[in-house]
Amino acid sequence: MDKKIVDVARLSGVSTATVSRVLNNSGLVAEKTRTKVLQAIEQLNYYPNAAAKHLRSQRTRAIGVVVQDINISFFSEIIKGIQNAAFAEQYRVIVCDADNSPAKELEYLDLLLNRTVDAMILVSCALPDEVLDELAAKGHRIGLVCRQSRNPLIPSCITNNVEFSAEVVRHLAEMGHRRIAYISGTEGNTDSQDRMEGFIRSLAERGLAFDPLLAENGRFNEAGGYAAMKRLIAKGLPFTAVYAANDEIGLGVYKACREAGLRIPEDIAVVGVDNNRITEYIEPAMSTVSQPKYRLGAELTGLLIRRMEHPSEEDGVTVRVLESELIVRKSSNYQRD
Amino acid sequence: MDKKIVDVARLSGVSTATVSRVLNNSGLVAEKTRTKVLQAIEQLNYYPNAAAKHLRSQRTRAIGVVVQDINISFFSEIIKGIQNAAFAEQYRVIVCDADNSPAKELEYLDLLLNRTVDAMILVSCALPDEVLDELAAKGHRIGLVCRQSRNPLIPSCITNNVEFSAEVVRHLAEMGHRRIAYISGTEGNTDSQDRMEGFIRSLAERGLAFDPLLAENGRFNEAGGYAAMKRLIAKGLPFTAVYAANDEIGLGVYKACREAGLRIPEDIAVVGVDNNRITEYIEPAMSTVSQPKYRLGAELTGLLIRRMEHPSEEDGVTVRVLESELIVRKSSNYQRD
DNA sequence: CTGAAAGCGCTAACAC
DNA sequence: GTGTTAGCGCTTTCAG
Repeated sequence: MDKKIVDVARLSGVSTATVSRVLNNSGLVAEKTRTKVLQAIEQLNYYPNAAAKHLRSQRTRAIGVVVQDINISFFSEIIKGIQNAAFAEQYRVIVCDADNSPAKELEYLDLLLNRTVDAMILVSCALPDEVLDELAAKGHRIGLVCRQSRNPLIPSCITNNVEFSAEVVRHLAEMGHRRIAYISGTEGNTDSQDRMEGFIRSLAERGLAFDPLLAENGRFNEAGGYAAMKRLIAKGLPFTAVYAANDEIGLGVYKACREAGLRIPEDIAVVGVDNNRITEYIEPAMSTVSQPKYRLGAELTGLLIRRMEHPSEEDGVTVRVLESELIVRKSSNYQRD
Repeated sequence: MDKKIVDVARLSGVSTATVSRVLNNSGLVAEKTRTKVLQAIEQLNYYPNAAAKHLRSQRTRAIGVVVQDINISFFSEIIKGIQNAAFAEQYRVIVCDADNSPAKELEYLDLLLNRTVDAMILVSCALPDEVLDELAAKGHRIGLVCRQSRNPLIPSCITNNVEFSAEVVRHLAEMGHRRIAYISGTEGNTDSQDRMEGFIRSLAERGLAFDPLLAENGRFNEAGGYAAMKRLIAKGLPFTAVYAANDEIGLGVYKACREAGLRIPEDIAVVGVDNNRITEYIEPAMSTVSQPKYRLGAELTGLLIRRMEHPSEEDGVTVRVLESELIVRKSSNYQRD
């Protein structure tokens, strides 16, 4: 059987309260007593029981992170940011891989409801606003990465989607492109929507009309990008560049181009988003937008923890927007006439 | 304040014991009573408090997984296997990313000691056997993936490293290679050692001498592989193929070859291990060994849970070895004279 | 089939 | 500085 706090108390000849004080550095304890207790703890190889602690203190110092797919490097980098920021504040992180199942995503919220975690961070979450608002209203702590909430109870951290999309358009326009297709991500994803918005607005600013026929849905994955690009090609409309809502879609575009005998970048320029490692290794290297993934997670976590520890200052910033950087590589680095 | 079990009991006019029985489907409860209780639960929006449950029942139905780096797809696939197998048995998985720090890896064992989890799965763990044996002796449940333990208390699941390495040698020999270099992984890693053993033994069986000068350490990452390949080239010894202990090392070899003006596969053949997605996308596509990552995690988890639930049958298999498959791609698909 | 009550291991008043 | 003690919310004998 495991040792308990009374065992330590008995061995060191003090009360359980004193042992608890030593354990948590709370209250005053004479140096001599502290030493005695520490020795007993060592000698008995005592470990505090987490469940009892949690039950008594009504907090766990654990933060849950729900992620669509742990195997996508974009997400795992964000997790690292969350994790390190949390550790710095003595919080533990519980990573929950929803394995691309929205149902599982919901299931994990249970951890919040049953108090296994003190707060939950949802990365690129697709749940309707109402669900999140209701949770927040009930006093549950939620934070959002890659999705914005105008609910002041829900801090969020996103990237400057609109701005960097304008940057992409600027770049492509400079390379001589006039008709640019957009392949979007998952239906309803705010990142994808913002990118599209930035794209369209920026086209307009340059007097380039946005042709709705040149927009397709690519579901944020390679297969979706492939199918979308095939549909675009099939339409027979002229276009010379593709802005893909993420790199996976871009990879699908590569595949479709290869099959259709279209050369990148000579016939079609491609720009993705995320700076997935593959974009550097593939031939031709893919232009992309590098988002501060790690910081996305770290900053949100800082915000969230601050709010948990100082509920008084519930005002202040709730949405943090981080800058991203366009990386031009071979796939779009070709000047047209 | 959250609702508690007494609130449900009061509202439904029964005792807390009965509510508990309904909640856990334990003991007999009249259908009518059950309905009443369920209604009350619904009405109050009651959620059982996990900490109280854990404290009382002395188990958490949670399994921890410690992984060097969550951002390495080889590991995240294993996690998925673990996760799904665990879910099927109503266990929850807590993913712990050690972020490449051995210290953090150790730190996470705390979750086991303080009973936050019922068991811990260590993926490709580098801790000394003594540490693991001691934990197991104290009654803690541990499982190993990608590392073997001869301790019957510690189930483990590995791949057939020796055998598939022989397969790699066979393939390279058939393509006409006589002098093959080996670049190993992290010092002390059993996977890497087994691969080297299979490599050497297989060379011997074919009457090909193993030249110790053609072995270098590549630390399982691209930078390590790059440096190792540079050292190999610098030696000026003849060799026509490289067997890299994993794909990352292989990528480093690619880079070194590019710089040295060596063509793959004409001058140097390369074979990696892991079937990292990049190997398919890089030019030339890299030959590699596909390991059953998902199953590696899933099978071990099954073993582990079975032992937790039926401690009586502590005998039976403790080590499971899974088959892998050599995938020949362009990087080694070139017949030499 | 249901209820009463003990207690899981810990912390935090409160008293001294 | 230190000890006593009342719970945190739940499950589980043991009675009935």
